[in-house]
Amino acid sequence: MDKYDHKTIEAKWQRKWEENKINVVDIEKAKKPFYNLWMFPYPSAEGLHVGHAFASTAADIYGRYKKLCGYDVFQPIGYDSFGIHSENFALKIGEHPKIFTDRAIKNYERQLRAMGHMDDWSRTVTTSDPIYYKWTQWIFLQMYKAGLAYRAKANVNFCPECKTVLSDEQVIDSKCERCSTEVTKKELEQWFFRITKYADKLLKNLDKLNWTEKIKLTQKNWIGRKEGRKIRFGDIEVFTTRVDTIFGATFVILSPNHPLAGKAKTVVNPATKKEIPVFVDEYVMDSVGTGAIMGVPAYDDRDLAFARKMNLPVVKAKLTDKVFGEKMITYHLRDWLISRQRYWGPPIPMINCSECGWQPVPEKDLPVELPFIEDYQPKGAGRGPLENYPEFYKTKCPKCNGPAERETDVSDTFLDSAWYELRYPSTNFKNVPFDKKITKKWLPVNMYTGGPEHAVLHLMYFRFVAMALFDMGYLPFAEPCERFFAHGMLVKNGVKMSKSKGNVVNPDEYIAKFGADTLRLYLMFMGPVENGGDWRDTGIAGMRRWVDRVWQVINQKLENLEEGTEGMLEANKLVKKAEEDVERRHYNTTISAMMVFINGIADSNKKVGRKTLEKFLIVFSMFAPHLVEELWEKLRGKDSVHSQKWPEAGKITTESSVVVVMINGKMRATVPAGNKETVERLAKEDPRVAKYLSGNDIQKVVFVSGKVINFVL
RNA sequence: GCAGGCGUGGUGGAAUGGUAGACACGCAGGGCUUAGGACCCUGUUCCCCUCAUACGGGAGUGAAGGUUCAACUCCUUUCGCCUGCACCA
Repeated sequence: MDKYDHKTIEAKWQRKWEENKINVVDIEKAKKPFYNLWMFPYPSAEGLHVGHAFASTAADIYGRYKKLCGYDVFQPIGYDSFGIHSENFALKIGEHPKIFTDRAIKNYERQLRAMGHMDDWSRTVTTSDPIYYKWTQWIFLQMYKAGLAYRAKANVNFCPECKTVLSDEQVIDSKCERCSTEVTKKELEQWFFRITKYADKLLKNLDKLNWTEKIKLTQKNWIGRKEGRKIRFGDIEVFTTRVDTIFGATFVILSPNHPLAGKAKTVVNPATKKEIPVFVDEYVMDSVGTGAIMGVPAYDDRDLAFARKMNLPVVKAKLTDKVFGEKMITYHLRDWLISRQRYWGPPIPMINCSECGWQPVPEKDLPVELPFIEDYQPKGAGRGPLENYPEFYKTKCPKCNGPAERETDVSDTFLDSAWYELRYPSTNFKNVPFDKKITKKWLPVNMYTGGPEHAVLHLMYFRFVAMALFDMGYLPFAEPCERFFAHGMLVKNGVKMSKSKGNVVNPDEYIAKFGADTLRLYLMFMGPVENGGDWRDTGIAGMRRWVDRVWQVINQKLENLEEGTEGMLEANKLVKKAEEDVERRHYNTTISAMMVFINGIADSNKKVGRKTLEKFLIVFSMFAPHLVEELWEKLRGKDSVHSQKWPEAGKITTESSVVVVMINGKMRATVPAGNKETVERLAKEDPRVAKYLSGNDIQKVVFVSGKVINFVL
């Protein structure tokens, strides 16, 4: 028998699947649509790394399972190719972002295809393509028309390295999400999306979403809804969630930005009617509540610290249930700043006219194409590189036809990805971003897989955009995704992979050496998908040994296929186990069950029937699609394993054939299963049990059929 | 500080109230081989008993309590680690 040659077999089937279009779904005619989405990657210089392989394989196995269960699974793929992520790579290597991105995409496609996923390559989406970003700009215009996009001067986050402003969500521990540079504040006029209008809805809808709980919690914390009261202390309104402590309020503190900061000296506490001093201190934040608090040193540690510092009285007053002021709700969530002073993004489709002010670009003029320019370096002076290209920005006012200037900022890359799930099923439509009928049929996304790092970035924005489009009447649903599964992070030898550490693992060499099927199995065997995993080279070599063994064993069985019953029970157990595991993505235990099956039939004397082999191969096909297709061809000659029906688990005797005998809860022996009387008699006869029973009174006998008998002495 | 999660062999992990450590990795011993690799077999939580093996016994899931016939699993306290948010009033 041939040795397992992954190179030939994987190339052969990838070619055949492409020719036979087995992964292309008929979007129009599909009867049981299932939209299985994986967060599309941004093309980087390094190419795909094993973290991508891990996440996409996890999603792919789920998609394959749904397909076997009879769904028309649509599993698209694309590139988040606009934005700082890709542009920074281009800048680093000194290549024009357009040229670099095109090249990187080709590399990504090669790598993704090599994984053997059931991706539908006929409907890719590339966010930097004018065909796509025409509609990103269209979405901006709809937001503007709906009053959800506005321009305002604000003290915003600015990254000195990326030379652009950033949204709150893109600042992690006061550092830039992309380059980890300390972010500064700048007073600038920028475009914002009014996401705060949806704060309550974003929060409330979380309850009905079947999403990884951790993600929902992170979103909840980020929205940060807080209910309290706004209370007048003279001219100053303070915000508090602890009205009951008002009798202990011995001073008022304003944030340094408060309009009355430095002006008001004293105010009257409305509860005690006493005159109390007003201070200004940085520990009171502008952005929370009213920017003013009542200082209650007896009940608040920070107020106490301030009181001690300033020698202010600490009054332990009794708590009150009397009501003061009026109800006020505050949020942590801020409006989404979407301007970027960069080159590599969709130009914001707005025109500034000295006569008419800001005017939206008429929809018929979309897209506002991003010109190919030579000087694409970010400038850092508050405007993007396009400001040096009058041939781009000089235009006419759509309202008065007078001379006017285009916005030279581009939009945030998170706007590109905030609606891409809507585009995939409608890529063939030229005149609309997404077709109404198709959208109704295929969306919301049935299963979405991605990283938890997007909890308050992409995953918040794409919910917001869908909600807004729903309210505008463009979508029949407000939530874009029914189920979201957050995978864990893949590390290497216990250390996070990063470019700076130089320990990023590229899947190419492993696919070349061991094959994609082995890589898939190895990645999924590391543990539950949500936990991530630790990449070790020795581990993948071990998995390849098992794959070779499966190849040997199954081929041997195929050569003399007989109607034996060996392995039937294990195959049935495997089918049942897989059904439970796949939903939770505990693929590791399914692989373990497959190993048990193979160990059980490995002996060349064991006769395994066709049905048993088929069950095993169908389960195995989700994990090793190429290898199994090859074996399936040998077994059945014609059809593809990937178009089979998920097998019935058949009859499984859930009750074990032995019963555990316990004395006072400690396991002492096992006896053959049976009814209570038989088991009890057999147990008492067993010398290992009898020696404990002699000379002791049995106070109680607990019998659980097929499982355990416990003698309490 | 607030919220959430996790803690099991040398390692990844399994077991969701009923035989703890499935399945692997690694390691050790043996077989095969000119040799190495590959492959196959055996062993591998700790301690005691034993010349040794078999058999047998005890302890054991971060720690301490509790509930239960029975606890890795449920409850309480505590320690350690991780994640999110945060001078959030």
